Amino acid sequence: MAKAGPASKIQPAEGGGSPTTRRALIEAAVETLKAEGFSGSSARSIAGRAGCNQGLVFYHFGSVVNLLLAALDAVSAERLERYSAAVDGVESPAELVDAAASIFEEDLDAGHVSVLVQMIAGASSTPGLGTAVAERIAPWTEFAQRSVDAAWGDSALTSVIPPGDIAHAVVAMYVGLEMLGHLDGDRGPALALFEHARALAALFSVPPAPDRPSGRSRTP
Amino acid sequence: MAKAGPASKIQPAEGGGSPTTRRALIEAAVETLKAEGFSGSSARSIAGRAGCNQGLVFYHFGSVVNLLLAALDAVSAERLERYSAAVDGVESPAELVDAAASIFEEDLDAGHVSVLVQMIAGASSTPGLGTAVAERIAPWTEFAQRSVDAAWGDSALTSVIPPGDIAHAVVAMYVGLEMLGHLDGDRGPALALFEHARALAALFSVPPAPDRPSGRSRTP
DNA sequence: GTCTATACTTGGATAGAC
DNA sequence: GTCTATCCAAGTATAGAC
Repeated sequence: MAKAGPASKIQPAEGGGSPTTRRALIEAAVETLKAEGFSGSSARSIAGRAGCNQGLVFYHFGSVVNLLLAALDAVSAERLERYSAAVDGVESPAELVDAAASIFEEDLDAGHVSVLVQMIAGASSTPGLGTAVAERIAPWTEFAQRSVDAAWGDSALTSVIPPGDIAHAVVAMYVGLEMLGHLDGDRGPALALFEHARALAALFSVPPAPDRPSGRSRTP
Repeated sequence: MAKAGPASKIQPAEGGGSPTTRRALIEAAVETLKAEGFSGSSARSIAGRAGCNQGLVFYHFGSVVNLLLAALDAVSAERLERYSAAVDGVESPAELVDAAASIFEEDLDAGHVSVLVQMIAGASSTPGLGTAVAERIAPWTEFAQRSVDAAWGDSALTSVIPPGDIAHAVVAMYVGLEMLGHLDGDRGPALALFEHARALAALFSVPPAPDRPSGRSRTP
């Protein structure tokens, strides 16, 4: 069986075209989504940023939406790799929160999350786009769940909330913090939350303590 | 000194016009934002939904954005009143979470939050809109903080996270859950989270127990 | 593969009749 | 106050020259 493609109809054309122009357009689409949002990301504004002609958008990607999806794919892949590397080997809750905090700060500064946010918002006005975006969010929820499992596998936290629901909450918080922070450009509250989350995470952690003979957990 | 208006430049024209048509346009703008998002909310599509002419948008509100802000004001006022009534008199954390859960479910079903979400997202593409929307979110953050104070005023929770940061997180979660739920129309995860939040809230609650002589709190 | 030119559509906004 | 008519700007998409 060949590699299975996305289930939705909307998808970037995989066809030919100069790789350099393709990449320039994708990069420009990312920047345009960040700077002008979904409704500001027209073929003309993107091509202008890429320094090429508007018609190339349709030659390479068939439609504007497909280019925007390719842009989302690019950002998502790049960031997922970064997150995976940072979280790799992390097992304690405090380490996980620390890693997530420092990389999320990168995201806030660079505006990576707003690419996703804008595509989610834009899905309301473009039939079929919703499922295409949902497919691209799934890897993130799965990643979050794996990370939660690794850090809180057996703890008071996961006994109160299933890891899958925690993962959903984390992604939702991720998206929500980006939206609020983007409004006034103040990333302070978001960063403060991560700082506090560190203390909260410790509350719910089960100390590894392999030498302590199955004592009672610190949390009720 | 007269009542102070919003600090930002963008604001709905308070001028005349038939109140019935004004209200019809606002109502139609709300529905259009819910159904077609920010980029789908043109003067023509809104007027079509309201059953009147496109030019009336500009006669009554001056611009499309101002009409959309008036729509956000209407939804925000209506929901804030509803939330205030539901939370009024609530003091225990479990009660607060219960009240919030049932009303948030209404919001998800009716799509009230997506009006806010779309305006936040649209702010990226319209200069000046960001601060105007931020002004309309502030009452919600304040409301959340008051509610948190009433329920967790002196508890382990507020000693770990300042109420202001909790309020910010709540609003962010509110926005994020709406976005994710809107993508695939599945409100299940959001509702499940509220269910679990009930148990979490109890963990952090200080039992009122007026007859117990200042014993140690249950949480470390 | 990239550009120019162009057809067609939609949207914001105004003028003027009623 | 509401409608019709209209202007202009911007967007999608295609055809054809180079």
